[in-house]
Amino acid sequence: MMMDSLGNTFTALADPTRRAILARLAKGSATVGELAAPFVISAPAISRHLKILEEAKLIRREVEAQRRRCHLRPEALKRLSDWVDTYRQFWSQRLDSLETYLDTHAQQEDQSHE
Amino acid sequence: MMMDSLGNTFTALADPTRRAILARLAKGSATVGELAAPFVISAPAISRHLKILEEAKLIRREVEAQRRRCHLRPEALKRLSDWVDTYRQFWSQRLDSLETYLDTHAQQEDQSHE
DNA sequence: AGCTTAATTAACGAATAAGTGAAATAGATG
DNA sequence: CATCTATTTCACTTATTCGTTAATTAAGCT
Repeated sequence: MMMDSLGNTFTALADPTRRAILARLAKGSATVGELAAPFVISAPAISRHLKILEEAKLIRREVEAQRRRCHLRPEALKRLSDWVDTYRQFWSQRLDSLETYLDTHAQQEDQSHE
Repeated sequence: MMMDSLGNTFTALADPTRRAILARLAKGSATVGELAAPFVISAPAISRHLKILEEAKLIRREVEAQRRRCHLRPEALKRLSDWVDTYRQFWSQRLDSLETYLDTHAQQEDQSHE
């Protein structure tokens, strides 16, 4: 998938392990080992997840002796928020275009699971 | 990738073709043929993209004779917005935790391209 | 009925993603 | 210096994704 910046962000966030890592980092920085601990998967697997998050600029790594301390980077999330905001009108009630009206009504359709 | 609802949303949005389709639908509903027109890729390819968007509940399809009219569905985008908002503190200046302070400073690092 | 239009499904190939264990790298320590 | 610890890179496997063309389904039109 030849990807643009936003694409990289979405791809990075598509994986639940990576979102869990971000959620952990939201509580404060952590080393790779600390981040890996809660997961069953191998260290190399975590390392690749971190690389993907880093390439998406969602985290940064700081050298700390032989450890790598990871920090959440907010800019990419800000960009994501901005992108989503371009669609805000579609779920905020006060809009009254026909499209929005129809879409709102379609909510009855199938919101069974999740 | 065994996926949750949010994962499905992110996966759907990772593809630039699918984001372009959503952007088109933001301007109003369109049939599959109308959506396919601007793209070089084949009709089956578009059909699969639409299926993925539909499964992610980002669009819905309405039968209209032999056409299928597609509409943007805002709920999934709302959920996405809510998720991103849980990280809002990390880019909004008024927060003053050490983490946020450090992350903000890291912005000098590499914001060359994009 | 037979043809056209609209869209999907089927079958397949190439590229990518996510995992593994083994080896390599780099810094810390006895 | 030899070893331990932390993390990454390598080589490989398996599954998924995205595209293709050909065939199928379904509705409309003459």
